[in-house]
Amino acid sequence: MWSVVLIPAQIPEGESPVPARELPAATVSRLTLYLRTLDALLVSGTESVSSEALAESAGVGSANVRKDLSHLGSYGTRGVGYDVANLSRQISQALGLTHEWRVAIVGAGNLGRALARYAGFESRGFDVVALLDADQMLVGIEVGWLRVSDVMNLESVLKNTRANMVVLALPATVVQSVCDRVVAAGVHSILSFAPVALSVPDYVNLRKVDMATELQILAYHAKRSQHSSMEAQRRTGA
Amino acid sequence: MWSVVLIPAQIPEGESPVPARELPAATVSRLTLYLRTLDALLVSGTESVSSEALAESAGVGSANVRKDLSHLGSYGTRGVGYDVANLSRQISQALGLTHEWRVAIVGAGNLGRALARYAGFESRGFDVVALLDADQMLVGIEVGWLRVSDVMNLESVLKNTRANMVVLALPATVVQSVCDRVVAAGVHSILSFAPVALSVPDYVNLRKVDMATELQILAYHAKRSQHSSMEAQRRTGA
DNA sequence: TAGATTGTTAATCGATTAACAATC
DNA sequence: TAGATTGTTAATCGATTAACAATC
Repeated sequence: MWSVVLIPAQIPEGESPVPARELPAATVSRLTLYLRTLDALLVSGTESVSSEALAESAGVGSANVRKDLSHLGSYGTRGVGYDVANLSRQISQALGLTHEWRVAIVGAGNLGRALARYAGFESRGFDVVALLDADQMLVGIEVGWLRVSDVMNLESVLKNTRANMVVLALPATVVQSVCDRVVAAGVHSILSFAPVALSVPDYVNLRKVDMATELQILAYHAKRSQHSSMEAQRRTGA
Repeated sequence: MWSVVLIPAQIPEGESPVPARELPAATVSRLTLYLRTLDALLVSGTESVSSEALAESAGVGSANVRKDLSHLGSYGTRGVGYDVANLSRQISQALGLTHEWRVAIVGAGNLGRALARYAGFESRGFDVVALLDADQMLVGIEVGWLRVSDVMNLESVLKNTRANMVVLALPATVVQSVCDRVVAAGVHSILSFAPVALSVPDYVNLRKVDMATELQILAYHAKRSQHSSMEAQRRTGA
């Protein structure tokens, strides 16, 4: 008896080969942490690093690190560790950081201006190419290297700057309508700081950072530890 | 044959009863989203809401919502839905938002100042009671209602303002040492915006918001969708 | 070779989801 | 009663972890 076995056609190796599989979400998130450590090690001239050391600096378990890295292929050496320069390159590759990312920030309020000047973006290959706002008091002012554009011209600004990512630093009330315009203008990677769920088509990559939520989660845990310490006091008869 | 069954002793009901169990981390995070919707409904005068409607506005499945809410007890009515006012109260209770949270922000750079003025904190019962920085150029200036204090006096400022939460909006290079001082000063709930893993004792509640990581995760997904659309184009022979 | 550390397996843990009986 | 929607079960899915053979 014969079985028909389908062997995947060999993909010609180009500059940036498509990874064979999707990386688990949790892995992607941790890879960015490893990358940060690796780049610091690169600067300090360290050549090799163990999963244990990477785990330490990312605050996770070493088995977790090895599992994560195994998704990229086998770039470690048993008994030795991982080559810092090579691993850094592999992770950057896998995360798509070799691509040129051009970020437009919509909203030039406190947060938008803070983001525009945030050094952490530039240093990771994210170019902030535009900053926009609807407030005529803000349009035209200089923030860092940029001049604030009128959000009325959103579409042309996105086109002219060839932005391929957008950060929304807007009030909850207006963010959905701006988001719709961004999507319609063809930018499909969006990071929102507005405290609302945005509705976007399936093909849009949307992420959300919610600072009030973070504080609330902290409050939940804080309350719990206060309760348990009070409980402990009570039990010890204090 | 007899089994010994241990029945938990009845806990006297006080103002804020300790929840019987720890809520799953994912549930805590979503509860904050439901709460936001509930409070909007409360303002609009809506009395009752279904799990389906809550799910819609939070961007999750309705089974997920019901499961989350079931951890708080049974506050819904079959065939009807959940009472908006009551559910809002129950969630606030469970999250510890009935407590008075006093937040000190360390770091009065762009981000720290943006956070100090962020309306989302105040509206959720988080009082920003102090803003500190090491830079003598910033010490003394006014930001919103606050005057920037010298981080040299961190301990006394935390004590005088009775802060019980700290937000760290500091450069990676100095954040660990400030964090150590905060912990030593007895504040054990910390939200960090610095792009490094902080090491803290077990009893400290630490959360991290990492904006550069968020953009990198977005880049990963963006790259993937670009690849797959290019792939689709190739296949259709374009 | 001996010591170190990877890569992988299998067990465990936790979260999501569909489905539906319970019940308003 | 009929229609609607909860609360819960059980199946599924995905992520973490310990352990260890492979191998530098």
